[in-house]
Amino acid sequence: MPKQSRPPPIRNQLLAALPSEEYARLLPHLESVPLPFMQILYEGGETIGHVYFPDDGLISLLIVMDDGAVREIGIIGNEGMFGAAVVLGMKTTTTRALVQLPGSAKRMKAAALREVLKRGGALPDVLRRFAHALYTQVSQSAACVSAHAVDKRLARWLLMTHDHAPENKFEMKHEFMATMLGVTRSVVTRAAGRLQTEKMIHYTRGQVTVLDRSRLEAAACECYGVA
Amino acid sequence: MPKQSRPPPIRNQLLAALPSEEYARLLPHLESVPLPFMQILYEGGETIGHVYFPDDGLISLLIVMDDGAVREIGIIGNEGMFGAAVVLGMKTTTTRALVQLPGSAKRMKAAALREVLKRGGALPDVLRRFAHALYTQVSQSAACVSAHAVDKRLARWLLMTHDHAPENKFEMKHEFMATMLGVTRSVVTRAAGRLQTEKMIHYTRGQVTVLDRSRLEAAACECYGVA
DNA sequence: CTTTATATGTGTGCTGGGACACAGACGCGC
DNA sequence: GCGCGTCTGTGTCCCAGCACACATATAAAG
Repeated sequence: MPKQSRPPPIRNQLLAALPSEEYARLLPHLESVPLPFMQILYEGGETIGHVYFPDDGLISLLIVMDDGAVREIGIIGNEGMFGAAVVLGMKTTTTRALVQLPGSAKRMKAAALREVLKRGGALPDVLRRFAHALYTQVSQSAACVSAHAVDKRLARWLLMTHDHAPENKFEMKHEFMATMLGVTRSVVTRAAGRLQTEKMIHYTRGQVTVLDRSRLEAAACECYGVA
Repeated sequence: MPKQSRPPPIRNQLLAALPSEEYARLLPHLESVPLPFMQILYEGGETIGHVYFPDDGLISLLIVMDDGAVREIGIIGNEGMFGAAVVLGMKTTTTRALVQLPGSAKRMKAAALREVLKRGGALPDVLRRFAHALYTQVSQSAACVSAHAVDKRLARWLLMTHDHAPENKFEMKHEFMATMLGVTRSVVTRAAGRLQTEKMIHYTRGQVTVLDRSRLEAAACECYGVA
């Protein structure tokens, strides 16, 4: 007799928060997709075709300025979703969505989500609360970037990334961190050098390893933890 | 025979966007209140007792850091509401809400809003879309503050304030502008001095007058207009 | 008309981060 | 195991904004 297969655990926390019968109704609409490293899911201004519920990995939300400069305004991991704009009744995204840590996600057509939301249940509540959490995160980032020095912001950013990484080690170049923090590469090299000297992190050629989380937390600004 | 009194125009744009019978149902819940200059409607973390739909004036949303430093992350005028968090299912606000330009508003108990939202109609859509607009504004501010110099940001900020002012002249001190922009007062004095030298604005003792909007727009960063 | 509090103007030195340049250093492909 | 491309380390100069100090100017109160 074949072994009864148990359903796989639901790794996305928004989906996991749904009553099981509601999740079951959603399931036919969900499609598993990989989140390949550095993939751009959407550019700012594009119509949202699918919303994404990450199982793991990390999606970064970026604003692209007229001159091409880029700033990170928020991140989304398995605790959230990309496509909150759809929940709020919009069709397009205002930000670029970039895969910062590879992983996988369940995705769903935006149109299907709109339909399902109309039926009520727990889903609208859950997703609206997430939209608010994202708003809070972005607010805090806005204040943080003008109030805190790069050293603290880098520590915070590494912690947030680490929170979504499967191991202590993950792929991350100085150049990329510089873009995310809105500073130049040499500034990151210097700041990261200080963290490495203090043995909080270690890195070689695009591989960052978090060595001492607690000290890194002490080095980060208060904004870590608000999210 | 007494003249038939026509209903006053609805100056808040969210309320004005509602079908008239839906607005009529809302009306019993709405209470007119003044928005006195510099009043703090709510502190960050407080439970939202009332949501506010400004008729005119301007409400500034502020994040207060652990060390007491303050940063403006968004503004709300007659195009919006304070209390979007309630629309998203939350009970508290994460930001301080401060009256930056005096005016008046219609306010409504948060509990009443929750009830009315349950009934459906146009209101949930309208308010959700505003929540998204606010999110967009905050995102843009987050990117702006790290990407643009004070001169441009000051010009942008003055324009946004002017958009909600009844006249070209409004009360506004350098010290206050400095707090909103997250810089020191002397930086504002110098930046504002440049704008005054260029005859875009004029000010004396807390009274700012916008003299030349179009040149001020040219001096502002691209972020003006995104909202 | 004088006083006083508030608001603005300005000078000086300091520092974080920007811009740019170039020097290792490691990994990978041939 | 040599060469080349990609990352990282560092140096140098510069400037915006900070900290702080103090000088004025104007309104409002007496």
